[in-house]
Amino acid sequence: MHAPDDAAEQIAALLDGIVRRQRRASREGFGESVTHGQFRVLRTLDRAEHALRLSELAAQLGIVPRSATSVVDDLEAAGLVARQPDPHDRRATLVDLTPDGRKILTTLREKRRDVMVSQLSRLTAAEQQTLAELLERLAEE
Amino acid sequence: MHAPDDAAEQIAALLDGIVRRQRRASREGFGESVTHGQFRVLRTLDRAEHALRLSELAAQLGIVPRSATSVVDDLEAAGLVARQPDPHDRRATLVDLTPDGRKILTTLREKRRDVMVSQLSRLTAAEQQTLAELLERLAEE
DNA sequence: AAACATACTGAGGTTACCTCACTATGAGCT
DNA sequence: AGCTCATAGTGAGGTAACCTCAGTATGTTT
Repeated sequence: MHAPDDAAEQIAALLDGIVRRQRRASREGFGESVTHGQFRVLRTLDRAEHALRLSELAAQLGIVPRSATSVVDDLEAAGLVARQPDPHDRRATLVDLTPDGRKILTTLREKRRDVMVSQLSRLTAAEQQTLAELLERLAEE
Repeated sequence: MHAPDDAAEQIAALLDGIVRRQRRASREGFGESVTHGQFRVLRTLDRAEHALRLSELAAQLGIVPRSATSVVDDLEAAGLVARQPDPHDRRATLVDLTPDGRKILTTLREKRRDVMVSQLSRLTAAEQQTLAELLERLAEE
């Protein structure tokens, strides 16, 4: 009856299902090394190309600062990121990747890519391109 | 350099971000009434159009039976689903929506649709259609 | 100097899952 | 009928990824 409504419901469910499966596959692929949440932190720090304040990191991840503290705790314990005081503001902490963190991120990206590829191979390169563009528009904030 | 690889990484990240935001919005929209996991159960039972064994329900949700037990416990306590013994197999339990469950599902779908619509409105109807098709192919078992 | 805002973190809670071990029941074999 | 093996659900206990609320340390404004 109402085509747009149905599309919305359907797209929501599809996105949900795809991400669910992808996450599970990633978890198996990542093994013990790093969780999905930790991966997100590594990726964000890498993209930033410089140390981030913990609160800025949290903002980019879309989580509250308190939650970032915990993930950073674990990553720091694993030696994948390092905290250092912000020289301009003694309240703040800067977080950055360590060389080990950078190294593991590369590996994880490859694993994650492998996971995606098996699903994505059902689409042609052109369709993948289209999909990426549409998703980008959706993701725009 | 390797276009398909990049597309895979990018699509993975985009999907992740979109679902993340959508989930959060849903949670706020749903309020206290029903969690996302519970919504998934209601939706699955509705789609099945008849009572499902708990193990069958779990299979359709892509979770282990033990996890389904807990969600069904909560939904049953809320009066949104009902358990009844399977007349053909005394080991099994059949789970079905109650009238209340059906009623709330309609409301939730509307709320969820509202959430999606604000994002989806960035795409034309034709683009939404394309997106739905591509996602369907991705989601195919 | 007081009042207020900001940066992080301790304590404790929730959701959505998981595994492992157990009981009850069914199915197949001899 | 009796044994073995598989299947259906659940109790107990654990994890990841979040959250809120309250507290301390520091910066900013008046």
